[in-house]
Amino acid sequence: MVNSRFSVAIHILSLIASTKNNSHALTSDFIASSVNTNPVVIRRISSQLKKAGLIVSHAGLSGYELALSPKDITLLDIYRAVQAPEDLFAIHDNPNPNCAVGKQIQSTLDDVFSSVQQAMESKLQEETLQDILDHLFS
Amino acid sequence: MVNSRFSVAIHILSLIASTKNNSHALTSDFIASSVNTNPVVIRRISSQLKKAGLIVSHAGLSGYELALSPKDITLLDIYRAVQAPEDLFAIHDNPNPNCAVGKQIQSTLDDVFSSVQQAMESKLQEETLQDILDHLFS
DNA sequence: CCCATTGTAACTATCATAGTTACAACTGTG
DNA sequence: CACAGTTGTAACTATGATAGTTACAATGGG
Repeated sequence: MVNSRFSVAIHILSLIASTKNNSHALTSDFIASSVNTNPVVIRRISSQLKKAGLIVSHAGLSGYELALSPKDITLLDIYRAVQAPEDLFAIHDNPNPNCAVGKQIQSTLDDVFSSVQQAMESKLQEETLQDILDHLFS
Repeated sequence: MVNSRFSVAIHILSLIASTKNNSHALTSDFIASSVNTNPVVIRRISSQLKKAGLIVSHAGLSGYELALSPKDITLLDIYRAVQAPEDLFAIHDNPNPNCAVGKQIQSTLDDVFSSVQQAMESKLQEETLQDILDHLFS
């Protein structure tokens, strides 16, 4: 299962997007109380979003702002910001190379799994933060 | 990341499919040496495949056989056999209901995430064990 | 100079996973 | 029937990822 950083990241970005004016009210403490977690967890994920160029913030200065319009932030952007670049499916390692199946299984699974992962990522790319906002406030 | 039981299950089924005759030679020990793990890990996953109706085996009698033709076993069947019925994406729990975003985020993410998961599962359903075999022995 | 805040390092508790040991239950064979 | 070999499972362990937490340096505004 994909960890909850992705879902928390979407929550954070939704809060930032829906607080355009008065953005300095968005402290990590405030966000943490909405997400219901520790402020450091928020700052940690915000840091990843910042490195990915999705948000802007300044040490010592409260608040976070979007670096892009919600319609220009896809869920894939967010996913990749908080997810270490890894494959969706684990493949067991060191299968027996002296076995016809063991010898070929890794490259076979690599191919098949990456096509499935591609399907998932395409779907993530179709959805933007704006779609999330529309759904939240409809 | 999806655990390696899925990849091991595909490995097991590939071995069974490619050993139609002499199926009693397929002990969990032999399969384990191809996968490169402990025989109990193989028996544990085989047990799940058996419960899902994908393979047949008998206590005390060595060997495993497919219960269906490789073209009738989809990767989704295998995935569901070894994966507890769970969502692909975790959603953080207990968001603050006194916050406009916190109140709606779970149902919003439920909707969006399940459509993404659906895309992935559709792709898994398109691929069969026969496709894996074709790839393995091409 | 303070105070509040961001950014991060470091530690901890919890949990899933895979590996392992052990053993009951079963089957065919001598 | 006894035995050897096998499947099926329970129970335990080691490892690693995750999220939560404490602590504190660095920064900027009042």
